[in-house]
Amino acid sequence: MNAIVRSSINQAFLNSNTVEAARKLLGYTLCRESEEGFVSGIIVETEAYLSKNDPACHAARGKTRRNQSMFGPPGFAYVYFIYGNHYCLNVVTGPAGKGEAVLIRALEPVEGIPLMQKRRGKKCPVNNLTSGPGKLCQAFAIGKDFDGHDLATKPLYLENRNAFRKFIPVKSTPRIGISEARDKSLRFIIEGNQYLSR
DNA sequence: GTTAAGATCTGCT
DNA sequence: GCAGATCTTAACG
Repeated sequence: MNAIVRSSINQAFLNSNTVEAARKLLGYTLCRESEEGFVSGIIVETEAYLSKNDPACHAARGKTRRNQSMFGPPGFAYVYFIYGNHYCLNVVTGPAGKGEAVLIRALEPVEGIPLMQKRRGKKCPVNNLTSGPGKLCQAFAIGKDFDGHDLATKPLYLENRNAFRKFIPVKSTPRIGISEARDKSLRFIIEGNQYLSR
């Protein structure tokens, strides 16, 4: 069977608990097909954004045009534009209508590294290609077109490659880059990985 | 219609 | 290590 396994994304764990989903998404491989070529990378850093008691979450103040896809069914993408320059990719979690998501903060490049370098301009060292929310979107050519995209379908989808999922040393830390609710340890990383955003 | 702030990155000191 | 770039969104008048 092909590598695009919807069951591997398994709505079950995405649907239940956003924090749990953020933890389990670590180790999944994000794949991107395009006319230019194929790129992929392992998710090594995530952050959970909850709808309750979380002022930092875009959905905290209810549904708006910008975050509407955050209220959609789990397993879909929520892509937003920030600071005039950068896109950020989220995986929608929780039951549809709840408004929770997991931000993909960093990837470990696997395939298509030359293409990523081409997209990122200049000669980026490999450990700087996708080590941040804005960077990985640029390397994967992810734009607002993917807002609301089903992450089980081409040209952007998640894969479960078991080889990477045996023993993942997960560590939780405070979130980064936000001013609200920093006390919550809702950021999850693969400890020791050299492709983290910091 | 106008304004302030933002889940960031890059370049320069 | 720090300030600037740059634009979309949301809140207010």
